[in-house]
Amino acid sequence: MKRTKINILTRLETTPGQVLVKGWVRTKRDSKEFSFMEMNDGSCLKNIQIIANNNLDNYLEIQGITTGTSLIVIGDLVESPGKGQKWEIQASSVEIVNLAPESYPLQKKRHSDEYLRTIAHLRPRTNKYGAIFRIRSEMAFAIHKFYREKGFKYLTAPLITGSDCEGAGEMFRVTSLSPSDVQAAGKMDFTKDFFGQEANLTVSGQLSAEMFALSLGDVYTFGPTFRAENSNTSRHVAEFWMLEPEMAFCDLEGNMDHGEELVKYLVAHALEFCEEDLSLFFQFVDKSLPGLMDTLLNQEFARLSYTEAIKILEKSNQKFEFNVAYGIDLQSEHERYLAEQYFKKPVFLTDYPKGIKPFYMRMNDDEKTVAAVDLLVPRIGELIGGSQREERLDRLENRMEEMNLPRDPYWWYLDSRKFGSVPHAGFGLGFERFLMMITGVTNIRDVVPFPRTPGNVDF
RNA sequence: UCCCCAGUAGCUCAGUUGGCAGAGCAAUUGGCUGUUAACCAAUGGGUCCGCGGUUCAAAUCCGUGCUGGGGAGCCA
Repeated sequence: MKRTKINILTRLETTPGQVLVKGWVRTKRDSKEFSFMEMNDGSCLKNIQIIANNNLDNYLEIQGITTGTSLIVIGDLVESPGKGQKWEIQASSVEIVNLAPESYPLQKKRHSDEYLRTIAHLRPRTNKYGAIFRIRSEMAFAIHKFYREKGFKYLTAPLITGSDCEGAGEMFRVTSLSPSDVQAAGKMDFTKDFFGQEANLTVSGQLSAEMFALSLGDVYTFGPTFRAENSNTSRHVAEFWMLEPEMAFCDLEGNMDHGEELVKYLVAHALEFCEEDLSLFFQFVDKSLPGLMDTLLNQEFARLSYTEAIKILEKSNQKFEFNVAYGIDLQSEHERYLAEQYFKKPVFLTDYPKGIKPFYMRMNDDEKTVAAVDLLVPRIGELIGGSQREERLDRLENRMEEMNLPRDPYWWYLDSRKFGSVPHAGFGLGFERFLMMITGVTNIRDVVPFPRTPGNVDF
C-alpha cells in the first residue's frame, strides 16, 4: 500500500477508504476504549487525528506512545464526528517506528523562540517553525520560477573569492595553512597556501554576475553569502542567502521596476501557495501582516532621491538621535521614519552621495551622486540594495583611484568595460529579510535553519 | 563593539524589607471522558547561571565573568 501525505489527505472531498500514513505524534489523549493521536508528517501545518481502539493487538504498546514518537498507521479515512477536523483515521494497524522518551524537549504547549533556538535541530517539528521552513522552501522555488518565466539565466557565483576588496564588509578567510605552518613561518605565507594567494568567502556574487549579464543578458545568482562582521542584531547573520539579479541594457529606473515586480510576484506567490502556513503568522505572530501584504501587492512603491529624502527628514520635526544633514548615511531611525510613518509603504531611495557608496556605482551627471538604490520596507529596513553600474571605463578607473583600490585584482572586471561595455544594473535582495517581512518573524535567526552568528556555530 | 534588560524545577514564570524554594504546564502513577492546549487526583523533580565579596544569615545587596534578549553601528 502506498503512503499518503497529510496535506493530500486533509484536502480530500471523498474518502478513498483505507490509507497509509507515516509521521510523528504531536499529542495524544487516552481513554479506556481508545486513544486519540494527532499525527504530523511535515507536509503541512495540519495534523491528522488517529483513533486507536483498545481491540488492537498491540494496544498496551500504543498506550505508551508519547509526543514525538514516529508511527506508521494504516486505517480507514472516515468523516470525524468530533469538532475541529473533517477527517480522521480509524486505525487498523499502528506500528511504532521509534518511541520518543520522556526527555523529548518539545511539549504540547507554546515554547519561547529563545528556547527553541537552543534546540534548533528539533524546532522544525513545531507548528511555527515547520511553517517558516515550508514557506522558505516555497519562496526559493518562486524565485527560480519568476526568473525562468522572465528568461533570466541562473548563475552560481563562486563562494571562494581571491580578492579581499569587494567592499561589502569583513570577510572570512579561507586557508589550508595549519597553525603550525603559520607559527613556523612567523606569518601567514599565502604563496604557500592552497590558492597561492589570499582567499575569502564571498560577500556578494555581484562582480561575477556582471560578467555573465554582459554575456547572457539577464542573469541572477541565488546562494549563500558570508559576512564576518561582529553584528549582534535581530537582522544580521554571518551566513545568509542573497538573490542578486543583474541585467544588461538596464538603467536605474529599470532596476527599480524589476525590484518592485519581483517583490510583488513573490508576495502573490506566497499568498497563493502558502496560504495555510501564512495563516498561522496572520493569527499568532503579527495581526497587521495581511495589511502589509496588501500594501506590497497593490500599492506602487514610493521612489525618491536621497536629496529629497533628506529634505523630508529635515522638515519632519521628528526628534532623531542622529541629526540629519546632506552627506550622512541614513540611520535606521531615518529609514524607518520614511517607510513606516511618512510613506507607510516600501520606498526606493536613489542617487546617494558618492562618498558613502562603493566604487562600482555609476556616477550621475551632477558628479556628486551615484545611481544607487535601496528599497526600504516597513519594519525590515533595507530589503534591497543595488545600483546602475559604472559602465564607462575611464570613470570607473577614476573612482577606483580616488578610493585607493588596486587595479590588478580587478583586471578582469575592467576588461568588461573595455570590450563591448553596456549600461547595466542589478541589486541584492536579502532572502531572510524577505522571509521576515512576509512572516512577521522579528529575529532573522528564526528564519534560518541553523543560524550562524558571532560566537555561535552549533548544529 | 557600545548602551539597556534578564538568567530560579524539563518549559513559562512568581518569589514582599536580606530570614525554611514556589505556581502553572510537562513528566510519572491512577481515575474518567468522542477527545482536541482534554479533565480530576496523587507522586517525583532545584549547582536559584559561574566565581569572589558584604552579612549572624544572600535567589535577593556589591564586584566580576559567561549566556540570552532588546536597541545602536555595519549591512542584505
